Amino acid sequence: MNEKYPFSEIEPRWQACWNEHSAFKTDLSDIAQKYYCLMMFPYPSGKLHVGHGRNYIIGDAVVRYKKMHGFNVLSPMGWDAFGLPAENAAIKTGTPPRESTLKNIAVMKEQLAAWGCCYDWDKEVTSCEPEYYKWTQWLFIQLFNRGLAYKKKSNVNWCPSCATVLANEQVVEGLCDRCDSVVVQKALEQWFFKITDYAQRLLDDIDKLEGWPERVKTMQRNWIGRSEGTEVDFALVPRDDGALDKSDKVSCFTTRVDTICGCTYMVLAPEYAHLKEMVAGLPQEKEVLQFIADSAKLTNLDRESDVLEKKGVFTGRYAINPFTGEPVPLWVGDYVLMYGTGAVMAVPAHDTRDWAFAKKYNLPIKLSIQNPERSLVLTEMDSAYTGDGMCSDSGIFTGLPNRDAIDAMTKHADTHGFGKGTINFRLRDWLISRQRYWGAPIPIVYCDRCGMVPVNDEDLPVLLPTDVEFKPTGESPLKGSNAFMNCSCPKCGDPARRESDTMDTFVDSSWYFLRYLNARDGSQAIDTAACNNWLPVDQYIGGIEHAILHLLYARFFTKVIHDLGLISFDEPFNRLFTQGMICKKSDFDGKLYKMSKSKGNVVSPNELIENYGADTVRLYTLFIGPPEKEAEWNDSAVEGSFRFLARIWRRVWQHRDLLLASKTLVPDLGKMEKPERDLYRKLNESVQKITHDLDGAFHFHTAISTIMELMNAIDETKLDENSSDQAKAVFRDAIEKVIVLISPFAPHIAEELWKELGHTGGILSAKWPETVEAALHRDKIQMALQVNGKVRGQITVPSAATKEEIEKLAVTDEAVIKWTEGKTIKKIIVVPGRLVNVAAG
RNA sequence: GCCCGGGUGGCGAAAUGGCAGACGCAAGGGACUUAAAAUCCCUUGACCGAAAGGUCGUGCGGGUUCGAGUCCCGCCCCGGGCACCA
Repeated sequence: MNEKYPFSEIEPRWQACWNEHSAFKTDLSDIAQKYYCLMMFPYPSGKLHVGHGRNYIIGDAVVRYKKMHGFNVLSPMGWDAFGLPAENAAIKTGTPPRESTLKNIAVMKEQLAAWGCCYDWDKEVTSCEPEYYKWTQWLFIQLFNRGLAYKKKSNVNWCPSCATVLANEQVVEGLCDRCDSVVVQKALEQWFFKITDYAQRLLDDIDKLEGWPERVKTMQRNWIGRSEGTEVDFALVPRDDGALDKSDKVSCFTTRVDTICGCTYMVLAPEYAHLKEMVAGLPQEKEVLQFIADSAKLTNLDRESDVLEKKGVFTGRYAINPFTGEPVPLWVGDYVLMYGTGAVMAVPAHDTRDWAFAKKYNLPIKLSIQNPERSLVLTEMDSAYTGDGMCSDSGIFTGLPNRDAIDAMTKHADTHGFGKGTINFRLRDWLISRQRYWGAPIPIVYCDRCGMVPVNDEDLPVLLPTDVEFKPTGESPLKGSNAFMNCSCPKCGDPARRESDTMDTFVDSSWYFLRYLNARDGSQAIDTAACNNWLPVDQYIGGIEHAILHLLYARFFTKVIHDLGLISFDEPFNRLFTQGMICKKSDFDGKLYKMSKSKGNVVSPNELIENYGADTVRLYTLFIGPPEKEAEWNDSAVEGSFRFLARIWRRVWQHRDLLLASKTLVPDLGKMEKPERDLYRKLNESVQKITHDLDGAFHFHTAISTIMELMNAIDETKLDENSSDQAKAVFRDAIEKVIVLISPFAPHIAEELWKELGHTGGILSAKWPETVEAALHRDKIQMALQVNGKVRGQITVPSAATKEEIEKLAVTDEAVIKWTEGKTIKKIIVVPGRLVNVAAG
């Protein structure tokens, strides 16, 4: 052993040792004390930076911590390997996606190892490999057979730059979440998963997710967006020319049916189903058609912008308000979305948007709610009244409190057959087809005789062809491969053509956590028994950016697979931890951003590991702040973590002979003098606090600061050969525990020092220390003395002192006498173990 | 607009209603050294004071309490999610 902390020598050695001894291989049959710790599998983009590292370092710390508690921990890793970047690289450089992806995987695997992050690589999954995507395709077919995968033509989000469609979830503020291009609407035939069938269950079961952060649950609730309201049918006033309509009514959805008697017009979405037929041959037809065409040109961004003025045109048609019997004009407006029924009733007096629209187009306004002060007068209003009140001018409902009227009027509509209570969700079906190469081919065949036919199980996987061009044309590159496209119908054997679209990569990641349990199993997608034994996942760790997309899709898939009878549980993740992003000031504009190449603020771990070692990078990453919060990377603060590890190393080195010689000594409270008793107390207080910090909220940063405090206390202890046996015993115990306590964070140095202290068997087999309760006891305690809430002194009292004794000591204290002079003592509050407050006045 | 988080030294931060700023970074001073690095020791919220000590201090304004960073009410600011969703 040497004075200098030899991180570069010990780290590769221990990494090799963990590898050789299969320290992280998990026997799936041992489930007595199982713990499934899952980290979100990465996209193999090339190189990991320290921002990515936070995820794996936190995960590895949890895995090691749980192992030391005796759990049989499963910690697998894999690769979310399909996706656009590899394909874009292929377009640029000509390197086939699979080749570049596998190369990246190899690099990243080495990086994880260099961090000391260990996984059971026997269970590795790679979503772009046929042994994996065969089963993604198989699952697609299961959804197809259940009617949960369907194809339809609809307006979809189209990214012109990626030349592919996007799911709603992948459009952020009207922009493509990959390349920031403005997303446009295009009418295309696309594949969808019917996630809306599961909307209510996905919403209800959020309540079951006790181990999830509240904010993630809120985001999911918002995204699902349930709203309760009433659907009301307005009968269409027949056309003057006697031509018949396809539908004789217009239904609208409203959450404020209580205001319906103030409805003075209706507005239809430009995409409303029968709109074109409704206006055919009318004088307004031309204008309406022009309006529809203009609206279609609007990008999502335009349409969602606040500043955009609401526009509309009159259709020439009328419908009857069933509550008043009055006809109201039908308009078409660009602010009405195909949500609910695609038609809204407009109540300008009580809705801000309708007010603005009515004022602009000079439409009538009618009050149907009177405020509690009964002071609403239309001619004096300059905005809509959206508050509560009494129904007014509302026929038999006049005088009813409006909140009660919602129920009453919904019931009335139901009884009379022109409406009903309805629930609407904001959630749309999940668009999963992509016109791109690097994804799992959708296993469907088009046969002239049989139509759409799923590929037979025995013919899976439908392999991605390799003889294709990667140019983005808006059509799938798979179409260019005749060998791929031409096939025979699985049903009748006639010549047929394959579906050329591939699946969204989020499909691959929606079930990978199940596949780890039988990654090499060629006979089935899911091993029911293994899954039921090991799932739900005990702890899932990943980035907050997946709060909606991945986590919602994974929940959906779990429910579908549950309904297929393949697993017994219907929520995948018991506890979820979302770590905050690591940010750094950009080299370009000095602003704080999430680490990314494009912002020029990436810190590469390789150099840091070379200069300070992996343990330092790990310790700093965990010490940087509360792990759920964003953190700013500070290069100079890394030094502090290095100094601390070097200090532990040095301390063991300095006392190595003494530490080895005292190996057989055992701390005995009864024989301790004060200094070692104090250190022994500090040690046990630390064990208690650290365990608490890690068990609860993963507060690694406070756990580490507690180890630092303990180390400070150890350093204050003077020790040499002449010290008592108890002093030596406690010193050794404290040093040993520091090593054990820090081992989940800095495993290499812990292993090495553990060995230096004469232990055989790795530190993972060391048990996590337990608090010796008796050691926490104090004979005397210091208490703060307050007068009127201000600290004026300190007293030391026997820990067994009664309240009365403490009070007596307090009032005779010099400082208290001084500060209460001329006042009468009204009250004395004793907070056991903390302080005494004398209230005087 | 609605729904979540936050706002504490020069910085990252800590604090079951109970001594605000633990722990670390940075900075300053000192020891060791020919020197540097490393290490060790000291100082470091603001203001007043020679010192002892005192006053103020957790975004702002009120309140509850013996006692508020923490609880309640009303604002301001920052971050995130949703949003012409009827």
